Amino acid sequence: MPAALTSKEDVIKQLSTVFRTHGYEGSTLTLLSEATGLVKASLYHYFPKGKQDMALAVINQRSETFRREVMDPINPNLALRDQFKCMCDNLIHFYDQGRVSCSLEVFSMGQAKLLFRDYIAKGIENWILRLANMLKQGGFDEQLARQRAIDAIVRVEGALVVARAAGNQQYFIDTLNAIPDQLLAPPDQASK
Amino acid sequence: MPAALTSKEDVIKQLSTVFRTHGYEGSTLTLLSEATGLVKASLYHYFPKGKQDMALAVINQRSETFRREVMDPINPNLALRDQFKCMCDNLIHFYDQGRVSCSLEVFSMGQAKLLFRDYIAKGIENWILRLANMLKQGGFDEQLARQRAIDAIVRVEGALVVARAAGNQQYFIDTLNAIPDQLLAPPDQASK
DNA sequence: GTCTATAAGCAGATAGAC
DNA sequence: GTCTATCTGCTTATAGAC
Repeated sequence: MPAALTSKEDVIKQLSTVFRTHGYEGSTLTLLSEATGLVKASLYHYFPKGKQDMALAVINQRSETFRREVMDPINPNLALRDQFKCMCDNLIHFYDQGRVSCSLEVFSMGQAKLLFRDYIAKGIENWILRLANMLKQGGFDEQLARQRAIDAIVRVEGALVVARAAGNQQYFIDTLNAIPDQLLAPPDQASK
Repeated sequence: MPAALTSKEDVIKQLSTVFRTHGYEGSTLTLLSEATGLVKASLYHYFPKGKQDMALAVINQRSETFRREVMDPINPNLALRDQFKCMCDNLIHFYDQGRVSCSLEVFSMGQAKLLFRDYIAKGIENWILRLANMLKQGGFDEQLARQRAIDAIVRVEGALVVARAAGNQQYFIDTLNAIPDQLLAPPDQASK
């Protein structure tokens, strides 16, 4: 069959931008309709349960895109530092240079938290595990690997918030670029 | 005059929790009304412009509380590390152990961003400046002080998001407790 | 699969009694 | 200063034509 002018994937991508800009409750069907170019009734054709279905589709697509565009392209034969550099470059693109928020952030607030908390928690934990695994394979012990992984993800999420709040994407870019070195810093001998 | 049973400050404090839990658009007058025990019309007595006024009051109160309960109690005669330790302890309390989000985060999304962006941006920038100043007085050069200050604030905001998304406040506590050492780590000699 | 039209309910907001 | 009652418009959602 011929590809539709606008595939469902594209529709979800546009919904994603609205949700990540306005949050779950702030994303009215009117906004979602304008962004996709489909009237409300057409959205219900794709997403029978309405907003809830749209949000779930966004969560799944973001998770899939994260895997495909951020983590999977990392070449495990490169030096670990270059792998992290690759991940951070991919993340800068994944978050549009800090212009749009993270779905894990916006869907963990308010009503959305009740609806999607398991998906969101899994999204965060999987990311932690995957990053910690890279560090373990680079020779870090289990505990430190996990600590560093959490720290890096905390920075990514925090940088998105700070850049958005300050109205300055440079905070995001600079923070992301500093992550590879921080992940690989030698363990602190002095800390007891 | 005798103090009211519920002062306006207390009302704002309760509004604050609703806004920081549900976001600006997610905080309906019904929720705000239930949290304060005042019916909608009574809220309009305190806040003539409605939700917008309530949010602004929350922003101002949080900024004031931040100054009074987080930064001002820091004793400048202590060692810098102990000053930072004090700030982080205060922050853990300020954010209810990571249970409730930061007003700078929730009011920088969606419609609220348009309404309050200047207040929010100033809130972030002031925090950066104040923390950078502490570092400068501890002997760090201007550029590194600013870098470290941004990094610490990024961590605080990120830790709130990650803890909320993962449903685990420990991520917040652990991240905050690590901040004093990170702020004071010796400058990286190897970085060019 | 996309549309027009419309329903039902909730949102923010106000008038005015006490 | 707090309330009851009410209004207008927007929000989500559905029915049904093309």
